[in-house]
Amino acid sequence: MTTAARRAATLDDVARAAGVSRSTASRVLAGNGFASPTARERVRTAVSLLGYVPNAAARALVHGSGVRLLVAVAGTGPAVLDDPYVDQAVGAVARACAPHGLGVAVQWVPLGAPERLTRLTDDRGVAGLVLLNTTTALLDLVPRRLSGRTVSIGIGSATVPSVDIDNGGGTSAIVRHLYEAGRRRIAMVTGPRWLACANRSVRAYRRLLHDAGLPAREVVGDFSAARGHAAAREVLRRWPDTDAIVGISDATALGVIGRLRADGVRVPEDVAVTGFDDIPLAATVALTTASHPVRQIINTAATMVLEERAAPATTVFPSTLVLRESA
Amino acid sequence: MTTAARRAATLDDVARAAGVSRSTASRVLAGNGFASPTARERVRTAVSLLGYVPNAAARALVHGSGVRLLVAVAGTGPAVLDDPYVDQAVGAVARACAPHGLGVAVQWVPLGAPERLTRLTDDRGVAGLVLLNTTTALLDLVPRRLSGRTVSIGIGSATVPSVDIDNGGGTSAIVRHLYEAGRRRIAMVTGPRWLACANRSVRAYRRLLHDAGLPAREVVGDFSAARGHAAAREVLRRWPDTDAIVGISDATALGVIGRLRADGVRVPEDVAVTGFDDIPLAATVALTTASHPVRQIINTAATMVLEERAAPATTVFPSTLVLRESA
DNA sequence: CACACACCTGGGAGCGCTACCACCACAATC
DNA sequence: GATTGTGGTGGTAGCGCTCCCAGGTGTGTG
Repeated sequence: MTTAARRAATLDDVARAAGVSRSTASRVLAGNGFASPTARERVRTAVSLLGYVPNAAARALVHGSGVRLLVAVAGTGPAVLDDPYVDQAVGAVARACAPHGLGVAVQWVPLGAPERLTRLTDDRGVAGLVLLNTTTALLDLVPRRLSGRTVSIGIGSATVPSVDIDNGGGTSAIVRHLYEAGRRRIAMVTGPRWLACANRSVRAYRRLLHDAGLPAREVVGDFSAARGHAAAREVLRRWPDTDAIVGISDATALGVIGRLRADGVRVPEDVAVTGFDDIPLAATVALTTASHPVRQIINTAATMVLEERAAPATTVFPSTLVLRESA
Repeated sequence: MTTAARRAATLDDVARAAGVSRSTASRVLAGNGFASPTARERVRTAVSLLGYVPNAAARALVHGSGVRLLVAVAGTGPAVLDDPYVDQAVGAVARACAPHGLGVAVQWVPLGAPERLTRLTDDRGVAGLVLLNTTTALLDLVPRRLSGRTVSIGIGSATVPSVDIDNGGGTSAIVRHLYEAGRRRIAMVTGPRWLACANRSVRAYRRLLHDAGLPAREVVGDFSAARGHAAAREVLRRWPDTDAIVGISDATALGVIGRLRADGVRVPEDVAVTGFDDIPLAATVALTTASHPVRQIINTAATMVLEERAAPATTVFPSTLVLRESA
């Protein structure tokens, strides 16, 4: 309750109120070591009576454990952080952290200078690491100190665990659906080339088209709606007979649709369009896409880091096809 | 550099390497107090040589200052945290925090139990507070300890500074534009009633309609696209002759447009639709909306908290009309 | 009765840092 | 030459916590 809120209750206050030593109080709260049921009981009541909240800084100091998770995002420029996907990830990690008394920080790691990550992780305030847009170069730079406290969203390595989406499977399902719906001139607005998980989608697209004896039609995009907007026009300029456009993301697809409609092209009658991610807006604009539980995925990652049970392994979340009117 | 990365350099290491005492090294780094140019120089080189990064936990411990900013979001349920707007805010705050060695946490504060905020701020790990969806009840519960380290996004009070958007002005501009375009049966999908900043938009809408001798047509929404989707149908059911719908947010407007188009209503020919916020997607779907620099706004708020120069005052960011095809 | 071996407890060091204080040199003033 | 600064410096307490270790009690075994 803290009537006057003069000074926050410390473990000493709790111990004094419970009539035990600080050591005993600490042991009760930590849950390890010995403590009599009586002591346990009295400490617990003292804690709730005084509204005691352990001081994260002090705990981190003695443990040498750090006080926040770092979300490191690789990209060509600091603008990668403007991505709503990054925001969503940071938000989800922040939520998972809160009950542990930890905070989150985000920083950009230049694609051309992955070693910059080292400077960030040299800070002992960093308790754990979440890698976004992970590249192989980055995986090798995770310091020993943070092994077991690092998770990559996307590709992993022998030492760094990861949670991942089955991009290949999701994209295959989408392309297969388009094919079965009779589309034969299927183009794709891809993600940036350096991004492993985006490339898996592209490879799946190529394989399916190749197996069907169809040529690939690719325009490089970057996940953004704005880029999708521009890319749509480029696709139709290069291959005017295109009858389907696969977007690397929902944002891309929405940009594509915006451009097509503005140019008088009917969706899906003339050109079918698909996305990837199933963002909330996808439902309202009736976008056919692949759905995966992003929030849950990131929550899984954050939990792995927080509970330090991050064994080097990859957890793949499936991607499920969601059929709507756009394709 | 940290060759073996055995143990992070401490201030003692720096002092020893520089041939000065820990006190002197500390003074140099803090920038206050006396220090000879020679000492200053030697400490600085030692710092960069050893790759010294100050330990945020230790610093926070001695200062009693906390180690992370808390973003407290009021709402009816924990689902408010799912809002991309919250994600964006958390992301922006996290970015601003990183260089200060601080992290961010997010927590939900139930609308019906604002005193729950006290439990969150009792945690001394909390270095500062950012209030989102602020209510007046919440403003009164900001602890003295955090005054000067609290900013509200939205309404403020005599003791709590705020950064705010000119919702009233933005909405007025939108409604005026619709009126001047000849629309006379203008409906609005509002935000939740308890949200002050949303109500300012509603009041502006009412006033303009009232001044023009027109009746208001309101359906309560909640900022989401899904709700806008449903609300659009309700509007047309209750007032079939509606010729314009003002959305409380872009997401709302996108939901409205989705519903209308699906029902064969042409936008903007039959019904004009407007949004509010100018999210990236708005441009690609040609949505008329009001634009304000959300990222900059939140960055301003975060900076105020971080630099502890949060004087009780309100900074209002203007809202500018962006005309596109939807209205 | 001594001993081992549980269970339980408090004292105390120390994590890395900042802030305060005492101190020393050297100049300027009376 | 004694006094009062003024710039520069190092020693040290202590922030709140955890963990180790020394020292208790009790119950069972030789």
